[in-house]
Amino acid sequence: MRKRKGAGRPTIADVAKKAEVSTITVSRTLRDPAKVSTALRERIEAAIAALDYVPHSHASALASSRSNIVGVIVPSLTNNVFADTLRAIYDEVDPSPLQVQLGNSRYVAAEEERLIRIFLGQRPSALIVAGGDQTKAARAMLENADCPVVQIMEVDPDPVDMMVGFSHYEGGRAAGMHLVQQGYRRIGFIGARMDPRSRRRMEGFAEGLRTAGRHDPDLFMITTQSSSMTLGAELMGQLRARRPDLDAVFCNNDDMALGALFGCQHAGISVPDEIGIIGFNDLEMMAAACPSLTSIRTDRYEIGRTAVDMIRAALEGERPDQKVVDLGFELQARQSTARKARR
Amino acid sequence: MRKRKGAGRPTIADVAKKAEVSTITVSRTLRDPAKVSTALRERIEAAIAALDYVPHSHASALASSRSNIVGVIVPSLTNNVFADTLRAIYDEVDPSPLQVQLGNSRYVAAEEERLIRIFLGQRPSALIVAGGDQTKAARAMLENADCPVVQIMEVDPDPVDMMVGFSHYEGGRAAGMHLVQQGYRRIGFIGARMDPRSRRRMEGFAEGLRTAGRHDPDLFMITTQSSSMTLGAELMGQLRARRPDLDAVFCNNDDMALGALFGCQHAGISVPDEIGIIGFNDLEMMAAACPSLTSIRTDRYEIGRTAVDMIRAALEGERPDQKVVDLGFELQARQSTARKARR
DNA sequence: TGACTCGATGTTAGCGCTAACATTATGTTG
DNA sequence: CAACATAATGTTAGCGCTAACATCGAGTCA
Repeated sequence: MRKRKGAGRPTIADVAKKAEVSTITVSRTLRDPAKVSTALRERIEAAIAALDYVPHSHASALASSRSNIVGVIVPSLTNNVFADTLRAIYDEVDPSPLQVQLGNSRYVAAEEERLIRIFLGQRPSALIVAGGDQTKAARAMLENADCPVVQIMEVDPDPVDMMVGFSHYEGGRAAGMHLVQQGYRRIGFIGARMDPRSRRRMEGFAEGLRTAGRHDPDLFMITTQSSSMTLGAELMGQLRARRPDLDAVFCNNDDMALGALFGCQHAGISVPDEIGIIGFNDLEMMAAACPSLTSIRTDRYEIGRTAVDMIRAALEGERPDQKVVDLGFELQARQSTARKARR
Repeated sequence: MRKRKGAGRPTIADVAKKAEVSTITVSRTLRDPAKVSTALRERIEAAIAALDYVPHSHASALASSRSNIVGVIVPSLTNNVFADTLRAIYDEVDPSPLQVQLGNSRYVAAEEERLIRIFLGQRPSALIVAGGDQTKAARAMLENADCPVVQIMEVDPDPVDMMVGFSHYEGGRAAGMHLVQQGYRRIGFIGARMDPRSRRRMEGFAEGLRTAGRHDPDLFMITTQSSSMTLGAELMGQLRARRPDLDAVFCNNDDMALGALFGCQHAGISVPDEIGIIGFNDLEMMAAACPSLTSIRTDRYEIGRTAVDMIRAALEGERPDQKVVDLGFELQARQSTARKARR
């Protein structure tokens, strides 16, 4: 005999035998208890408990061709920006039968493509991916995926399927206009990583300055290194060394901004009087810092919540009101850009 | 006829037909190409590409009773401490056939138990869980899981299976001894969340002070709220209001520590001269801050790396040198605890 | 040349579960 | 009370893949 032995764990058949019912009744008890009479249900539940039975999700997925997996691909696990959104996704998904499968693309498009391929192997119930800058092949796979797809963190008129986020370009523009309004004149930019979203922020920022006649490309300093507070301090130092007349900077994210502040403090430069600083995302630390730091607030938790909502609606066959949801942003003006009037 | 239709995606049988081979040969091409002749392999690969075939991982898992899933359960997605470890786990796992399945227990033991149950439903190849404070039922499930289990972030003489981390108690004690050595006298503690690991840090810290005769429980302030910089500033304010003679604090993590620093700065209190501050974990921001903040450095990335290493070894049948790996910690003394000598 | 090894490929029977239909017991109606 | 709903449970046949064994042809060796 060449029967293959299972891993040893009890199966639904073991439960059925113990409870003296058929396997399908056990299956029903698990998935839709209302369909089973109380007497049987209790017997079955007792058997499940006695055997310590745990349903085999792969077998279930195969038989029902429903995996209940939501694939989520983000470019970073350490960036707090995604942490909030992920938390929201997990919070929303946990009480449902859905399960999250998380992938980290490390800001590499090819890696994202690889992950999409792997995730499709699980026949996911839905996919969530960050942004709209997929490779051609990745985009094609997403378009052919027979499940809802939500792109998050951005808005774009041409989504694969659905999209929820905000405009990085407009956020950057608002930052630029704010610094001009606050009376700053020689306004710079420091940016690390410079992924496509950071790039759009920078472009919006430049446009904001340009309309006020304050755009000076020489004051823009970018690097492909990943962002950190240390790097924020460093770039701030470099930029000031190059252009001592600099009087304000927009940092491409809050880590860079707080780092820039620390850099100024270590160098004995007063913020906001000598230099104004504005960040992006408005992490919790921005309000706490001393001086508190101006930033562009984005509702990252809400993005995650909305994405899962859209998925749920789509899985229930609802047509969404809108395929693209713009959650906007809000400028939080704080001490770091409020310098005393100078004349 | 009542044949069930698949989801429409091509199956291994479609590929086999197109390449005019049997399904098993396709399967071999995918899993172990060396076993298939070049001629057939090329034909099969062409068919795969032409059909855009993606193997169905659930079917594979069912047939082989190998899921290649590593379940990882952490208590928080927003806490940077876990972000580094997660990044390491993903980095290590990605080039292998293993896949990470991540769960968020939200610092709730019952939630952790629920996740363990769900994860076991996937017949994981291995499990990684944070810490050693599982519920009784959860611990029993882990002990009965027929896969390697690694508990991370802590060390304990009695692991479920394997363990890698460091001693929070000793870390706390080192913090206490450092503050005493630096000449601080009325030394307090502020702690948020107070999960079991934070609690052990506090106990070690108290012990460190006690041996120097500097333990004053009245200077210990804890809350169950989750930690944040704002909360760090707040608790610092409350503690100073209650005991204006306070001259140093150990914060149960770096967020709280930086928050406490900001709180002091907003209140015009000099750090380190009037108040010394020490944190725990040594996130990147600690060195960048102004003044730079003393902290207990832990190698969180290495914890994740080691955990996956241990798993890989166990899956390959190796006996590990040691079941419990203590990666230790290192006190990083910085400006925030270096006050000018006073006499 | 027969006995044997070995590599490449195929056949068959599940893995554990559920969809779809089938059956049986129980009530309900004119 | 025949005719027919309806609820509760069962039977059967896969879902897509792979383990285990089977086969086949080519090479090896005494």
